[in-house]
Amino acid sequence: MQLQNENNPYRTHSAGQLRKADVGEDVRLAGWVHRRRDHGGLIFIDLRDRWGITQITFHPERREVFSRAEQLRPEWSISVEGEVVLRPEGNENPDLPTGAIEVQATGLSILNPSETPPFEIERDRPVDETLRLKYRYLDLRREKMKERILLRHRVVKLMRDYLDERDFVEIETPLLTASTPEGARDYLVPARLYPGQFYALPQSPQQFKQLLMVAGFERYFQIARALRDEDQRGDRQPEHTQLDLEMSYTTQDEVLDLVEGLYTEVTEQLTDKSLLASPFPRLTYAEAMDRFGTDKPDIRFGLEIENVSGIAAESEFKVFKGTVDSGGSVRGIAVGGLGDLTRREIDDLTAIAASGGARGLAHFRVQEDGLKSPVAKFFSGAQQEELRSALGAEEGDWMFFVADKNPVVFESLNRLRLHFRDRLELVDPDVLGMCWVTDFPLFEWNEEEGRIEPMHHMFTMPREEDLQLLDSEPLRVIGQLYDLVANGTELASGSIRIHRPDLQQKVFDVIGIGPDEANRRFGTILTAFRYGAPPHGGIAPGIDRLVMLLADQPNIREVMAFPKTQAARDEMMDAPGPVSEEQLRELNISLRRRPEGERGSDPASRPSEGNN
RNA sequence: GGGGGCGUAGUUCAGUUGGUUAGAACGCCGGCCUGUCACGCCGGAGGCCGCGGGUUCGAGUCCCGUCGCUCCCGCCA
Repeated sequence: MQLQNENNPYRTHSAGQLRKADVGEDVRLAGWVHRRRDHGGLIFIDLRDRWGITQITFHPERREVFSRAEQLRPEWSISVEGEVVLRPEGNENPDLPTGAIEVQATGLSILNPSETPPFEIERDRPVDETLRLKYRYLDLRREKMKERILLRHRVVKLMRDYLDERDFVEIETPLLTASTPEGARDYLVPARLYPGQFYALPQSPQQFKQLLMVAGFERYFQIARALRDEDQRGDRQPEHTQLDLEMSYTTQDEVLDLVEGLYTEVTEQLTDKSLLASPFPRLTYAEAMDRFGTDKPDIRFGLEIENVSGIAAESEFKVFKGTVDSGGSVRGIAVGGLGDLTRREIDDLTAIAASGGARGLAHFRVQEDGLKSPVAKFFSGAQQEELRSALGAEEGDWMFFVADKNPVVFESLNRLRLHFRDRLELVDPDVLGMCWVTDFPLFEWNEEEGRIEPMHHMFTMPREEDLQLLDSEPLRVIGQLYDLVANGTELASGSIRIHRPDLQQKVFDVIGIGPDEANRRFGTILTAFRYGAPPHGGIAPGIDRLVMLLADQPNIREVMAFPKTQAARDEMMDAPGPVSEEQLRELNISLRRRPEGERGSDPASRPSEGNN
């Protein structure tokens, strides 16, 4: 960054821009004391601003300035005036872009001293995260956090430019809107003017963006906040940001190509990472489940799942045979490079499979003279060879099989597969394995509630050829749905939408929403569809997760400026908190129980005092 | 809602089988130091061992409870 303003009282240049060519210049720099090295008769200060670090020297010849420099401590905010000079021969710092020069101070303004920070800003060491969140404004001064927030900015900037070039319009949709009780729990906001009534904060701008298509904007996007009142995870926060976009008169292929181009530019222009495959492989949901056991496959490594139900049905092994006979399946993966496994290690692998629901894990070692396994005796020599070749296993490999209902088989083998990925270090962290998963079923059966539910959301257009199945066999209907998956995590999810009211009602019928209820809950969009709503579709890439992936961060909080804790608290602002009786009265709200303290009942356990 | 992990100077951690005075590094404070860049050297301050209860002659250490943080399952697109 080339700052250049002779009239700015604090600085004429940034702390990252001075070079050899600037020697002889009189400059002013402003920023924070990053480090000080006081040699008694000579003081070095590393001055830090957003753009870099410049070494300042204070010499005792300027007595007054020097004696003030002796007071300086880390994180004081200062402005320095001085001359850019070449560093003495042999004293250059090659690790610093400004390392050829230094500024010999002739003036020093202490703009604001700093208390000793609760943790060291200039050192990249782990610090308790609660403390970092409480003092986030100091945490953000640290190099790593700053870089992540800047990367995030670059990603969003590129997205805006990319879409603007393609004639997309950025339009804001409301934060205060109506509750849509299906899906996640809403955050609610009491409406002062309507006692007993509530706004909801949006889980996504879904209906608004569809209405913008009806309104004729054709191509819309928004860097949109989405809010869900659900429990946290390492990659989930109460509010997250998505690139919400929608297009009219479009097709699935058009949406996929658009987003693929965007992610390719992001990767190539903003990171040192490379794409595993371009164009991104496209897998149907059925294919993804069949090969990887999940609709979020990590395609960077093999260990693909093979179906051996045919062989299993012919075997004498009752567990296998019985499972296939009762409609389940037997599938397995072959794993090389494991060497010998102890009884204990096999138990651990069995536990991983069990976490996916499997009741057992059949294991075989491929040896020169056949398969070695406690259950090998149930398979003839020919069957053993069939199993081996079905999985493509070679001598020394292990084969693991799960027999159960399909969802259990898939989930168990998926977990094993990911376990081996990490254990055997099968992936290069600098490769992005992006792929599309398409053709999801439109509906799924909810076992607990005993009813049909939409797999994504209820505005998804069925595949043309499946329309006639809607009445007869809805669970076989495939939707025009697509997810972008990278390295086993979902980055984006979208669909072509329904744009005709009759078809929309037909889908509502399948999930048990009659015309009256449909009208009550979705009347606006159904009415809008009656006014020549165009065919349309879109997608919503998650920005936090993308930045996590690009910045190699396992936790979403590391790529957000002001995240909440796992318990959904804002440690810095101390939210949520109680409000005054007066505020409650205005909202016509009375509490059944007053909160005892701002949080919990154990004031002594609060992280720290002194927060006003 | 359920399960796992963690909680000891400002920070990151160590702390033996329960044993008497709880340590280290960094940071902080003071002194010395004119070419350092993780400056160096000397000295010093700093602890409700998260909180409450119990066992014990004795608890940082064992037990129970509780609070907080975190990871996972449920939940969630």
